[in-house]
Amino acid sequence: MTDTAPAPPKRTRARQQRAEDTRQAILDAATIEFADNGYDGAATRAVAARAGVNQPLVTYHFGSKEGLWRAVIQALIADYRAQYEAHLTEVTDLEPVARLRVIQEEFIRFSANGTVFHQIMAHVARKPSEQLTWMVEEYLRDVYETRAELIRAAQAAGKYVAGDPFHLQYLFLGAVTRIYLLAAEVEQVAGFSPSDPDFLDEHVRVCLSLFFRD
Amino acid sequence: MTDTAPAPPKRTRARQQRAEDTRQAILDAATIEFADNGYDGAATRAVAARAGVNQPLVTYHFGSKEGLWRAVIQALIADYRAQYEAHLTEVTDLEPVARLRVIQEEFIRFSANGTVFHQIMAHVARKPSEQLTWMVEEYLRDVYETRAELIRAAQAAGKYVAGDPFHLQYLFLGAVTRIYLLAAEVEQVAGFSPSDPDFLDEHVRVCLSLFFRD
DNA sequence: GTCTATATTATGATAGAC
DNA sequence: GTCTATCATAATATAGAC
Repeated sequence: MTDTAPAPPKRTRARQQRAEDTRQAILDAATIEFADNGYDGAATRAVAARAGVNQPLVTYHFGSKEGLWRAVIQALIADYRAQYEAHLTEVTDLEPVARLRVIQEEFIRFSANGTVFHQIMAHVARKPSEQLTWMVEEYLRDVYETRAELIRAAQAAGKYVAGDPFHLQYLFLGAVTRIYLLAAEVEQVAGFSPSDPDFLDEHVRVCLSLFFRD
Repeated sequence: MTDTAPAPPKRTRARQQRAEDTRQAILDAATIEFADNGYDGAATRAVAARAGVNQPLVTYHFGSKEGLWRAVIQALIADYRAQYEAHLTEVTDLEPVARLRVIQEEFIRFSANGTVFHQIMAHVARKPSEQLTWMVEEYLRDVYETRAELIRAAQAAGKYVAGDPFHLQYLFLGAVTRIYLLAAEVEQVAGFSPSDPDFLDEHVRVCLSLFFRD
């Protein structure tokens, strides 16, 4: 169970760049494989094949399958945080209710864009683990508490449904994302595809209308 | 890939009963293992150990791992349908809005009771498969369409949030169930446990308040 | 860094005694 | 029906050439 980082490469700039490209290709491939098949279902061979390299190279770059998994999660969090914080600074001057609305709408559009994040979270957040604790302390708690403050403000203004702010955030999360995670079922049962661009605007409208009141 | 039913046992009544007990023990164990670890993550050895028997007996009773999986799903559907239909007859004399309310409340309580069903559906309903098609045609479509009718009636009476009835059902499903599927994260982030009995009544209240209007 | 070849382990399935 | 023993396969990880 050696999941240490790879030995520090000291080569030319071109070689370093090529290695970095390989690493990134493996990471991208692994993200898809993990999201599609879960941790156990994803094979390092399949990851390697998708990335166009051979299997031992995965171990070389990430130490182990476990190390690869961690790297995927960290990259996803980094993406999410970047997108989220970019939007945060953009709305600091709005009043709380409008800010909450923008943040939640942005979350819906983020979720529609890539379900990988939520697919992987569905695997991680089910039962306690070191990974989960790390994610909560490193990132999630902060996000949830910031939004809880905004929800309290919106509730005080009579503009948001009543209830515990954390509880409400999970209802919102579920309402927004579950339909994407059940995409195949939705197509067969309801006859429309959640990934259809036309669907997104309506999804935003309805999800927000559930929680915002006036 | 032989997943045929086991050879018909022709023995004494006592022997038949013992075999049936074994079969049921394996089925119960498999339900837990599949829910906890997914299809790939669940090992037939672990199932056998949990059921207190040895591994080849699983193959004997269910033909293959795939056969075991199907048996688990069918048993879950049967439970759900029994509980759902029991309630349906009980409310046929109510007016549509009240009936919808009872049905949706019952769904929340069912979901809280056992998350196994939703954990497994999360695996099945992500991408197209024979399993999914079978479930949709055999059962899901009917449930969703019945409820869609009730939602239309409630909307016409101005008692339910506007939107496509199928779309709304998936929002409802997500709001109700996702918090249970992320139980470990919820405990760490929000500090309460969704499985806490006190939580359930509040969960019912808030979920219904999101969708029902007056 | 990237490759081929291989060791090691875990798992689903089978054979055959009782 | 249930067991023990074993096979066949697939997957992670390692060794070593280039």
